[in-house]
Amino acid sequence: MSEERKSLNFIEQIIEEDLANGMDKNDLRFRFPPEPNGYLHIGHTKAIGISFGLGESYNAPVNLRFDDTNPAKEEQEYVDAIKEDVAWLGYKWDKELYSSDYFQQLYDWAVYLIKEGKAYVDSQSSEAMAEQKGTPTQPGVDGPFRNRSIEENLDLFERMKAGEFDEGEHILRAKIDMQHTNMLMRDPIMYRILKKHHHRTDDKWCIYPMYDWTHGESDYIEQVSHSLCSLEFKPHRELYDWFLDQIVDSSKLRPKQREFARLNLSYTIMSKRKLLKLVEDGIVKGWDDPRMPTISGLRRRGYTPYSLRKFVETVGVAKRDNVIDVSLLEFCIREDLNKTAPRVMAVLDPVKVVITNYPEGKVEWMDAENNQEDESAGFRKVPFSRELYIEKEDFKEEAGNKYFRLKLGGEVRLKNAYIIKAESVVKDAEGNITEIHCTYSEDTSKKVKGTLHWVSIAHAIKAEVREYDRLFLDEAPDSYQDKDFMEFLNPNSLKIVEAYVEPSLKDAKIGDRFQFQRVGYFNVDHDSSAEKLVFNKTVGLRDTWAKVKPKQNSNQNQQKQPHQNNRPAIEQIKSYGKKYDRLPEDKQAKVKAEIKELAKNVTYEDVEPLFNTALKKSGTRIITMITLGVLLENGLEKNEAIEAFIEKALEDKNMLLVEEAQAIS
RNA sequence: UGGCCUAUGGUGUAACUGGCAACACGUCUGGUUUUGGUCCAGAAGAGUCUAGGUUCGAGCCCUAGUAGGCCAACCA
Repeated sequence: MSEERKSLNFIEQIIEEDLANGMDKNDLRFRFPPEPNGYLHIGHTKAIGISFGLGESYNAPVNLRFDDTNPAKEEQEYVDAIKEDVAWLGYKWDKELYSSDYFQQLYDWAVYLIKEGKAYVDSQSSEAMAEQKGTPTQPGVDGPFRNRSIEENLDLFERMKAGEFDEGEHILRAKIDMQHTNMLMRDPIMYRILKKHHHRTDDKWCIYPMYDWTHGESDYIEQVSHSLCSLEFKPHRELYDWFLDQIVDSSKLRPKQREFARLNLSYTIMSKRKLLKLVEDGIVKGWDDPRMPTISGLRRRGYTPYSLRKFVETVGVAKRDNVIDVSLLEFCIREDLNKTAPRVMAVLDPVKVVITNYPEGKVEWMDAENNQEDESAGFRKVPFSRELYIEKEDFKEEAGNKYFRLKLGGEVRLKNAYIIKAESVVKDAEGNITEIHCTYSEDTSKKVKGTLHWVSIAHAIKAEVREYDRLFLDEAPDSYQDKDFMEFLNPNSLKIVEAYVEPSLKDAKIGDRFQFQRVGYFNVDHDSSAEKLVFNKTVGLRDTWAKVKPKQNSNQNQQKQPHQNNRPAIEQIKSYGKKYDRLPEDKQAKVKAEIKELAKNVTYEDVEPLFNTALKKSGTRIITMITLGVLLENGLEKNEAIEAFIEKALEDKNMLLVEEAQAIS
């Protein structure tokens, strides 16, 4: 076996380093810590893939820990849904745990912190506290309760726990530093009073720990070695470490928090709050609506666990903000389904074909291959008769020779059956084609360019097909500060059609996946019943023909407008420096004109530093020269530095540079 | 007038830790094909945000700048 050295992502590198530095491989342990306040989405799939993936590759346990410290938002329904989704993805957790399991321990530690003078009870309004906290650019100030005595703090905290106070009357804060540059270190809240029913601890507690106080300590209790989360928790790391410092026993493993960039998908949103709004406003039919980027939505849509795992594996792990193109997700599901989905024929937008030389009443049962990618898939029988449906868009009365579907006088192969020739059409009063009259030939060995799918009208089953389009028309609907994501909703994200499918589909069961040949991949929705088949379109087949024909739907590929260029003029000019002298002449002229335009917004102070650009960087020197020329034209006086810069340029080997220098000398 | 993080083809990630940029998606050619799918062969596309420095040598290191992101919930 040749060992392909697979490159490690930065988290794997950290782990390898830890191992190299003496960490025992048996001490590796991870966790996935969802809050049960919503459904998991494809973004979570990345987080799941990272932690559980690490668990698989290092053979280390991974806990599923519900971070349930806020009874106001959390529900058992979400716990169940999350467990189902993680299991469906194919991951096995070591222990199912809850932060609420640790409430007592957390409380005891909090008392300890108070005794150590590291925590205190504050009794102000949240507004007053917010004011004292300062802003990212201004330090905070100490509040009036910061130096309460330990005895008083102990007494108050115990009475908070006993339920003697109302919500908002008191809170427990860590005593760190109100002037700290990291706002999270400005005496963060550890406990608040919440007289709410908790889905697991019922009414036992009326004080609940905050995320920061809970998370690291829970990791420590579970002896998680690497606590991996998304980038927005980076500033929390300092506090995570501070809380651990207060209580760790140095003989035990100390967890490490590390952060990666979360996944963003184009044309969708990933915020649980916003997804909840879509559900609540009835924009979609629930968390598992097939248009939703939730795991349950994708599952219902027909995505496979394998395709999702492959997807998050392919996008990689790094620390910069990213937007993954949906086309990659689609590639992953097509790749999987191509190998596994049985092929069938279904007509979504029918037009009738009559084969005039085929005997009325005759039926032939043709052999049809179930999956040409899978030899073991075998064959099935498909009925053929005189009257068929084909897709409307597979016929044109007249068409050029790039169109190799059916046209009058033209021949085409019917998949698994005969070759037919279109002879004439029948139209209704409005001029719509109602029937295409064809003749067939039993010689199937002929070479014809096109092959069409079809169904026999007498045998076809009616089925409801739900076709989905992206939920939003903008590539990044929640990236605008001045516009609400709801403005970008795609009004046509769902299209329901009545289709005709081949009779073998009669017994298709909920969840079954098929390729409707030449159309796409579909699965049986759970709304389906014995009386009425319902299919979801998972994804269409790659369609190179669609690219050839003129685009009629312009909003499909609307130009993404660059998010406005905020770069200063001099920076834009500089960015041309490296390539300027490599540009073809016509391009060069264009760029030069642009530089001259930009140069109007440039000051002498901007260009001066460029005068000592290295001699070999002639491109940068040229663009500097052009810019300088504009400045001089607008009244700038030549000084010694300018003279020297021009003089040196005049002696250069680069003729372009010499020319520009001559122009202004 | 803050702190932290990030910057490599259109997109996402690599580059054996300093040796002239690779892979996947997408795009475009051509071939095969009873799916305009799959598969096969090939191509275009970045000189790594800018400048300076260290070095024989920098996408990787140092300095300064620029741009973007995160941080002011009794949310997680």
